[in-house]
Amino acid sequence: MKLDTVKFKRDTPPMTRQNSPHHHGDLRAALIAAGIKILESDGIAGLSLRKIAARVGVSHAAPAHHFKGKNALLVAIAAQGFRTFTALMRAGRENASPDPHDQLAGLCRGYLEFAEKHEALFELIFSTGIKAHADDELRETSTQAYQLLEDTCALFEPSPHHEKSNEIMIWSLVHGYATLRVYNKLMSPDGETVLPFEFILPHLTPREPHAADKN
Amino acid sequence: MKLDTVKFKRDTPPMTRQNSPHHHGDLRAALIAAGIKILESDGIAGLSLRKIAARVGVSHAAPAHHFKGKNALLVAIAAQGFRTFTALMRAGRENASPDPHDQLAGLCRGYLEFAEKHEALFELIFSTGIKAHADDELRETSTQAYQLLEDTCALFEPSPHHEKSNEIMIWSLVHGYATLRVYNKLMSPDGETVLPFEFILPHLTPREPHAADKN
DNA sequence: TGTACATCAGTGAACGCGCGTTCACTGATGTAC
DNA sequence: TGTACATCAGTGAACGCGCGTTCACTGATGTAC
Repeated sequence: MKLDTVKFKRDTPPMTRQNSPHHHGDLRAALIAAGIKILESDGIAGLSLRKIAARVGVSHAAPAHHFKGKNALLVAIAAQGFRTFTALMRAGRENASPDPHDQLAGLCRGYLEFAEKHEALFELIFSTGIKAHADDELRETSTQAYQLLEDTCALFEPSPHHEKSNEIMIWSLVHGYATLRVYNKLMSPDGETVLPFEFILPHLTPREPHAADKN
Repeated sequence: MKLDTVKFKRDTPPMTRQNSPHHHGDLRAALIAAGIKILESDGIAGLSLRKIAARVGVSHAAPAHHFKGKNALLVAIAAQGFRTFTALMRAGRENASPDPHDQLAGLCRGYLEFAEKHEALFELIFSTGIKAHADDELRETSTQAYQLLEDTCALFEPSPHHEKSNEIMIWSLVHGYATLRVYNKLMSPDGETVLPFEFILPHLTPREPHAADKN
């Protein structure tokens, strides 16, 4: 019972922070969370290990006990970004009716919500600086995001030309649209309204319900 | 005649470089060109004023005579990037048949060629770090790129929902596809083949030839 | 339950580095006369 | 055509800054007995 109490305290780091200056509790997670906050206020270029450590209230040497280097922390932040990304897409789907088109529109709504709410994080996870294939966690989280998109596209008949045509087409469309929205905001800071995404989403032929089982 | 000779020599800086260590000829253009080269080998994060100056073979204080600061040089590089971008799209169109669909496909081919050949430059011109509205030259060059896309889309009937639906849809599609290609290359360095862009380009209704005159 | 001790997760000082920017300077250019 | 001079476009030294990383250290934690 005493052990349980201790373990519970260690899982709620902010409360114990002031009591034990030498043990944060869950510094690793706190660093990732702080990194995301800084990313959102200062952008990718403004992100540094020292800033992150300062934000958590820890010496700038502390992160070295949890991450092999700056890039490792960046990768962990990107992995967390993919988790949020996937969660928003999933929520978008779950809030939609079972109709395939609504499911797809819901997924895309989640996609766009992520891009808009987490602009710099969105930029980071698709940036050249992050190589997804080099890290297990990042590869897994990014694969899950793609998997969800793939599953949703599987509600429709694929093109006769290419099995993956739906995924690629939808991904291109929604990703490009998200970038365009962010970029337009950069060009005209007054934030002019743009065409709602639904209007450019093409009509696809829903798959027969049992066709999915067959294959 | 003597004056003409002098002016001609000043337009060909590399030749005169070794002769006059105190006057480069066209350092401004040389810095932009060198910046693009470094961008392509070291990426955005690896771009610095000192590296650019070193590549041109000039002291690192020299750029200050031509650009107000690092950001001004970045903006000039981005503007040059947009010029190349527009040129490639235009070339894509010009190499295509007059058929509207071929024109559009040609434009997109140029778009994708730019993204692939100038990966970091492509990333730069659409990055958060560059604010297009803040600089005349950048605003103009980026507007020209968009204008060309708009003109090409004007070959087709707009959607009844929104006057700009074609532009936005095509831009989203080709931009997203370009990003996906670059990103896929990052994920699987073996460079797996992807679906050709033509297969996801939707069918649009060409405008009546004289309908454009009417409006 | 109490004590000795290994391990863990922090500290803070120090390191060298590359960066953008500033500055007094100087040599070449081009112009006025 | 020749000379005096202002302007232009470089140099190189110096500045301070923030960065990632390393290091010896220390206090707290948790375990063995």
